[in-house]
Amino acid sequence: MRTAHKPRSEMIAETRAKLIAAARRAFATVGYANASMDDFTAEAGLTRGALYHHFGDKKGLFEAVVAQIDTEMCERLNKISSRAKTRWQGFLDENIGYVEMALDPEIQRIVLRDGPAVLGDPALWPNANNCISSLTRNLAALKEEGVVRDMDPDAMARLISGASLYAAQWVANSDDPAATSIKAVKAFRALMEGLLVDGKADA
Amino acid sequence: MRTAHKPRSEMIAETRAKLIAAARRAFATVGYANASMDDFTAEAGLTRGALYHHFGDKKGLFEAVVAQIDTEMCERLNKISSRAKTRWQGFLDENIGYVEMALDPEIQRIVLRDGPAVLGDPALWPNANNCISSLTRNLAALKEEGVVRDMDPDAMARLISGASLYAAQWVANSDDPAATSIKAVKAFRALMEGLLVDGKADA
DNA sequence: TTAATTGACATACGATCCGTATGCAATTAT
DNA sequence: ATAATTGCATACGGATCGTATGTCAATTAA
Repeated sequence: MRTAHKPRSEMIAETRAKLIAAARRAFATVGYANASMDDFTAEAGLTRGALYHHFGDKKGLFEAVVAQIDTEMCERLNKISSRAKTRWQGFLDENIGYVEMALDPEIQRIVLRDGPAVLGDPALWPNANNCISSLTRNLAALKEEGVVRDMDPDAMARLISGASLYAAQWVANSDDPAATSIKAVKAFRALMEGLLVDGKADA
Repeated sequence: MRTAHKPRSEMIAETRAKLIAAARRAFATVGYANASMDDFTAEAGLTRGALYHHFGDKKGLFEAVVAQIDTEMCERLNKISSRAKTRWQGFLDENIGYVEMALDPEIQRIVLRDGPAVLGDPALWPNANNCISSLTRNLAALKEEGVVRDMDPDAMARLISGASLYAAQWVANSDDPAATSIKAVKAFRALMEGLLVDGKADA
């Protein structure tokens, strides 16, 4: 009576969002294993009951958090690659953007560190598949256009995302992330230029 | 009285080995988080008391297990690269050997999946540093000899080990690991050949 | 040889934390 | 208005971890 009642579906979406937000904070700061469900649900003004009702278990909520972050990452990457003038440049920028995103401790901890351990191979996550398949399509197109050498685009996409992922971790864990990031990006660019047909960058 | 007494230091080494072996089996099969200390210490004919005495905590024992596996991996890799005729070939073989090792579920689960989540960035593990620095030295030498293009060997070593690590995970999680392994190795070889000065492999 | 001390390991205990089962209250349907 | 659904809280049992303490054998000292 005293509160202006919103529609029920909206209330539900709100509690889901509150749970995801609180869990996201907890996972990012103390890690998945050390995040107490009692603690961060209370922090959201709720209890574990709500969590189990909406997400099944702790892992289910973790999946939702990862999906949210992953979506944000994909959006940023799409923006980056769409700004590029050439496909090759977009391809480069997208991967470099990925490396630089790992400077975000939230991405570092949740997506890169705990994610694979809790959810398994990142390549099998729904959203990661989107990102990798985008990378694969770009590679295939670049091959068609004669920009890069002959290769299996799918396999190469895995290798490249592995290199950038690892570079990201290296950057994030280094003493001087900014400086290391520059070195990593330069080396990554060199590695990618080796894929060009004539060994000359067109940029 | 009834048992022939071995020297005490030997008994201690034995219990340590038994704990590591039992933990290694448990970590490999059910993963770090689901491995019950009560269970696998009992399986070794001991209790958690011995574990805490020797390794401090669960993570300490996990470190010992990882170190053991890591040492074995390094030995295998060194053998591989020492058999090669040229430095470049050894460099290739060593990395390809790394990819193929990931077919071992023990390595897959303990070193590649749970390891980074529990112990952090693999590049900071003592033994992994040995492996990476070996890779770095090889790259630096190859650059000196004019075999590969100009680059920062340290940064490039990270990227390459990332690519091979990720390829390894891809192989291990695929439906047909043997077939995927072939594709991964081929793509990896192509990626590496891009580093050569003239774009021609000398093998 | 015997007494003292160290140390390897077991046992006991308390504190979390998780998952399920149950309960309640508010909304929706009839 | 009554019944059914459902979002969420509460209550309970079980598993696991870390510490604190105990015990007994092996080494060392006297």
